[in-house]
Order: sequence, then C-alpha cells, then structure tokens
Amino acid sequence: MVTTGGPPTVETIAERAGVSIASVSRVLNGHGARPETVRRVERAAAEVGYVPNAVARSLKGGRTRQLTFAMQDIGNPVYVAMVRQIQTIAKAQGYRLLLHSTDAVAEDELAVVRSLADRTSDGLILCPIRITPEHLEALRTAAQPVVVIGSLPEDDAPVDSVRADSVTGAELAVRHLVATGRRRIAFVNGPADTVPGRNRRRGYHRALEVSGLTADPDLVETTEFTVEDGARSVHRLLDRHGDGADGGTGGARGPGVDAVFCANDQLALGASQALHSRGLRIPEDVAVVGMDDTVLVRAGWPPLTSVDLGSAERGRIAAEMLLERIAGQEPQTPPRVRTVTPELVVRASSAPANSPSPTSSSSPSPANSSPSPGEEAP
Amino acid sequence: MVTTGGPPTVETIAERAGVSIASVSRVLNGHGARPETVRRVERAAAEVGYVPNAVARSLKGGRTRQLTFAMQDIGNPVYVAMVRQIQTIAKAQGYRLLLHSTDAVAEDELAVVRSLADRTSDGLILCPIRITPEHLEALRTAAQPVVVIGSLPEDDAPVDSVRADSVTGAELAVRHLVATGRRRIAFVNGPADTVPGRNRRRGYHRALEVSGLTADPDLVETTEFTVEDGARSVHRLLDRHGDGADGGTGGARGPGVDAVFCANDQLALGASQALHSRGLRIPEDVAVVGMDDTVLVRAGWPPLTSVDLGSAERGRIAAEMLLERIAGQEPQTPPRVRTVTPELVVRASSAPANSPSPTSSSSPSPANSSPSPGEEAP
DNA sequence: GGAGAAGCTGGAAACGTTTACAGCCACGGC
DNA sequence: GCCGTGGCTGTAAACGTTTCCAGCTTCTCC
Repeated sequence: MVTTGGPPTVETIAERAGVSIASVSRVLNGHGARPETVRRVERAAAEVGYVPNAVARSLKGGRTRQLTFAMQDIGNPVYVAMVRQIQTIAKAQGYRLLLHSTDAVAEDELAVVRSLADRTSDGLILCPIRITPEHLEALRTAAQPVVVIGSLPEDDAPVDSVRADSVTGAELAVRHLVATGRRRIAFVNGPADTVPGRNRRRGYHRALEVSGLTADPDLVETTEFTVEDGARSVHRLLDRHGDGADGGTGGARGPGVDAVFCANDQLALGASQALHSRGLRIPEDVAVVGMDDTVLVRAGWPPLTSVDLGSAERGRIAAEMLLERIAGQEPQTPPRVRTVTPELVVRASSAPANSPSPTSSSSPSPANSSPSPGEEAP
Repeated sequence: MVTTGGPPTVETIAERAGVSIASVSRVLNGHGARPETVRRVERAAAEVGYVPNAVARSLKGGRTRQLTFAMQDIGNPVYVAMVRQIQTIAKAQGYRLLLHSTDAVAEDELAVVRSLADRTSDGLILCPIRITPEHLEALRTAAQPVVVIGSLPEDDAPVDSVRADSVTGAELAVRHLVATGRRRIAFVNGPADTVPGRNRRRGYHRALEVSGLTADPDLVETTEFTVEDGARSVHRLLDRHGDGADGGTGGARGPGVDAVFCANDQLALGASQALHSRGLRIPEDVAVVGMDDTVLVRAGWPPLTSVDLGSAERGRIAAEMLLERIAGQEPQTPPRVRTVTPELVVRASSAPANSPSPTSSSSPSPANSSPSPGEEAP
C-alpha cells in the first residue's frame, strides 16, 4: 500500500529490502551498516530509481541549499557577470541559485529581504540601488545571512558587504583623459540619487580639481543607465557646446567637447553612437570612456576604454562570504566590509587625439578640426 | 517551551492566541473562523512577525512554487532575454526562478533533468544545445513537467516544446541581402553539429538556391558563437577572397565579399569589427546581418540588421506552457509544439550599397572601390 | 422545548526525511 | 557459564505545515 503510485520513498525501499526506514536512511547517507544490509538497500534503491526528496530533507535539516541573488535587472551585463560567478561558486558547494529581478522597485527589494523568513533559501546576496531606512531596518532584522553588494551607510546594518570604489574608479578615468591631453571632459552620469551616481560624480569632480580644471556644470548630463539615454545625452551636450569638430550648427559657438566620460558602458556605447552619427571620430575628435568593463566594451567600435569595477570579483567574493556565513558556527562575528580596487582598462576609444590610433584604421577622412580644441578656445 | 528560540511557528501563535494550531492555519489561509478567533490569531501573528515556513508548506502540499531554467551560459543575451520573460511570468504567478548554467556540458544538462526527481522545483524549462539519446531518455522519464526551448527529434519525447524557425530566419536574411543587391554573401556559422548550426546553414543554402546563386564553400566559415570568433572568421574570409574594396593584399585576386551573414549577433559584431579594422565600410562595402536581434544590435555601429528569432517570446511561451502543465489536472494531454515565426529587422548595416545610408553619416571617405563588386568581376 | 443543521474548533495524521534512543544479538573475557 | 561490550537494527519523534474527522456549541425551525 505504500508502494502505490507516486515516487519511491525511503519506505518503498525499506519494504523492498526488508529493513526499516532508519536503515535505509543510514545506508544512503553512508552511516555504516552490515554489508548485507548495505547491499540490499542499495540494490532496492537502484531498482526503483530512488532520489531523496530535497524538500523533506530541508525541513528536517533546516537547510535548503539554495542561495538567492537579487538585483534590479538581469539585462544589465554587470549583473550577468555577478550571476555567473555566484552560480559557479554556489554550484561548486552544492547550492542552487534563486534569481530575483526587482526591476528597481524598492518595495520589491524589501520583500526579498523579508521573505528570507520563509526559509526558502539559506542566504541572500542583495544588490540594492538605493538604501532607504526601511532597507536598513529590514537588513537588521533579516532572518538569514545577507551579503550586500554595494555601499552601506557606516556600519549601520550588521551585514557583510562588498563594495566597488567607484569614486576612485571615476577619478582614474578622468585623470587618464586629462593625462592624454583632453581638457573639455563631459560627464554623462546616471541618476543622481543613487549611490553609484553620487560616487561617480564625486570622482569626476575630484579628478578635475586635482588636475586644475574647472568644473563646467554644462558639461554634465544626468540620465538613466541605458544606451539610448547615453546617445540622447551626448546629442544634448553637443547641441549646447558645438561639435568642436566639423562645424555642426553650434561649431562656432563654444569650445566644444573633447572627451566624454560615461558612468557606465551602456551610456558609453550610446555616446559612441551619437558621436558617430554626427560625423565625429573616436578618439581623434572625442575620446570616450565607460565604466564596468563589461562585454559591451568590445561590442562597439572602437573598443571602449573602461574602468573595471570588479563586478565578477564582487560576485565571487559575495558568494564566498555568504557561504562562509552560512557555514559559520559562531553567528556573531562582526560584519565584514571588502572593497575591490578599480582598474582602468585602456583601449582605442581614448587614445591621444594626435597620435594615430593603432587599431582603428577606419575613417580615413581628412582632419576637419583641430585635433584638440583645448581649453583656451575660442 | 515551544516558544524557545528560533522563528515563530503556528504553535507559537496558537499558544499566544489560546487556540489550536489548526485554527491558526485556517485563519491564516482564510478558511473561515469566528471573528473573535480571527482577531486573536491575526494579532498574535502580527506581534511575533510570523512568516509561514515555505519548506514545510511545500512538503505538505507537494508543490515548491519554484521553476528551473537551464541553459548553457547566462552570458549569452539570448538567454538573458528568455530569463527575463520567464522570471516575469513566474513572478506574476507566485513562482520563484531557479537558474542553472550548464556550460554546455551535456552531462550537466542530464543531471538537471534527472534532478527533477528531488522535488526541488515544480518544472523545468530546458534549452539544450545538442540532443543525445540519453537526453531523450531522461526527458521521457522526467519526474516533473518539462518544456524544451529548441527542436526535438520528431515527437520522440513526450514533452512540450517551443522552437524557433531558424531555417526560415536564415533564409529571410540571405534573401534580403540578395534583394538589396548583394551577390557574394559569406556565411559565418556556429558549430555545425548543433541544431541551430545545422538549421541556419540549411536556410542559407536554400536562399542561395532560390535566388539562383551558387554556393561557394569558400564563403562559409564555421566557428564558435563568440565576438572574437566572428572577427577571426571574417579576417580569414577576407584573406582568402580579398577585400573587394580598397585593394588590400588580396584585392586584385578575387571577386571579394559584399555581404556577411552571421549566425548570431555576437558573430556579427565581431564581423563588423574585423571589417572596420580593415578599412571596409558598412554597409557601403560590405553588408552585415546578424541573428537573434539581441541588445547587441545597437551596441555596434552601424546598428545591425538582424533576424528576430523570438527569444523573449519563446521564453514567455515556455513559461506559460510549463505553468499550464503544472496546473493541469489531466496529466496526459499530448505534447504541444509551438513555433515562433522569425522576423527580419532591417537596420543600417544592410542598406543597399549604392544608396546613401540614412543614419550612418560617419566615414565620409572617398569611395575607393566600386560600391558593389558584383558577381561578374573581375 | 426539542431536534436537526450549521458553523467552529481541536486532536491527530500526514507529507518524507534524519536521528536519538533503546533493544537485540553475538562475541569475548573472566 | 555469565556478563559486559560493541555493532546493527528498529521504533518513534521531530521538522512545520495543512487537513480530515469528530465533537462541541449555537441557532433555527417546528
């Protein structure tokens, strides 16, 4: 009667092997038994194709062997890089990965943290865009270990975190542009009320300051983190400042723009396209630098200089921290904060204006503007 | 004593409210009770911040409310598009999404199908690259509903499937190229022993045949589905056939190539880059067409013409089919096969060679070759 | 006022596993 | 020959929930 429909259970095997369910469990978990018993149980299990019910196991053991990763949109290559690493680490340790796109809805992020209480997964890696007081409260009372990828207000929440240093990253990028002769460096930023947005702006200004350049608010665009917005922003910039190149409508009006620093690669790709469509050459007329060093840097032409903020590594570290936390006996070790150092990856899009760009042999059009408008014009 | 540490359970609430755990469960699931009972239970639950344990619920109910999606590599935008749709549908119906990258290891794919028996999820969406007899066997004996995204050998396995029609898709692309005046149409394909690889090749040949063009084996490259391989392949092609443009080393040797059809967008991006780096203009000298219509089409310049094989839609349909199957009472409805029709999305990269490309105003270099080498040269 | 119905309630079983505990057997040492 | 020991084994409890069933109260209707 136990052997009626439905998948085989320990009981099915116990009957078949003529032993108790306890022995079945012991044999199957390698807890030792008489050779004869082992033989019979293993044979019976193989015959019926037994697979232990993971749910029952989780209920008994209090572990689901599942991890949750929540980010705003899997469409963003940065998150893809993280997912990949997290999945790799998780799989290696026998954990499954639960994915959660929050679509940047703060309410949804909170729901994810709170839902830890339902014991669906053993821990959470959260990549929040904005941190509200509710977030902190939710994190403080989280029912399971959480690792945050991003910056938390000073040890206000007792959770581990991995952060990128995007202030330094942005600074690196802008100083690189300055070092290669650029002076009118525009900045296309993401939303100003997000942590990345704030930090990248800070880095931009810090670099300008260090370099002795004055910050021109007209050179800054604030928009969303998409390719299309990147293009639109650059069009607006050039409409305001003139092409600085072949005399677009505004060509005579201002000193132009000789570099565009974008707060991520999507924006940078959009920027490249806008520049192309106005007949401006990269990097001869305008240099472009992105951030995140995603697969997108090789998508456009020329390949984009970008700042690697260590997405993959942050994913890896977060997964490792979380698994340590889960395995940890002493639950009250203080929260750890790790920062990955950004790295500038120079590619053709930011080669100095007056040196021939080695890989970009396209656009053999005659130079139709001074290669580097400089600061002193007009 | 029950109220000792650990998260609150129905028992905690029952004690607090002075009722039985049965009443707690009934109230919490809205199964009706005396108003006074409802009030007390709800109050107690709120006070202790009770959240039902999903694992226990799954064990009792036999449903985990989890779906699994397995594909080879989340790095591929096609899969990202699918994941997005699947996650949206799943979330709307209260299901979580479990992600599984198989890294194209067939053994891993099998493991995923077999692991359905552990009751970790209620169903599987599988996106296999190659179908082996073991796959079919595993699918035939799968413990839970499976939907395959891709083509299965004639109803050999009793599972639902959603397929793209990439034969027709490839044909569309090539006929479009022919219609816009291209005659030397190269083909950069993915691995020949995969289903997509085979089908796209078939479509390519069919289109050539219909158009009365002879297939030149030297115009076909077979490689992996990556940007880098796309670039390498085009370099090989041009080394063999000459640029057909400004007299690269092989310029005088052959009729050249006036279009490259690539089996996916990654390859097409790589192709674009290779063409750029050889000083060839797109689309004036060579047209480029990709497949899948991923976000990558807007990443390069000019924007890529591509064939939308309906990745997102396939994801959506697969998720819907799976959920229907899971909810379905009668388990033995025959397997359904749905095919999404491909759609050609024309962009600048395949504009006719002799017409000015409207959006691509870059590369104002003088024409240094006949715009359309044609078939008859030299 | 009594009988029946209807609505709530609590006890207990069930989902499938792991594991604490106690019992059994055989064996060896005294 | 008896007892202690050690290795296996089976029974039963536990994980936290839902739900069947029986019993209780209360109400309605005659």
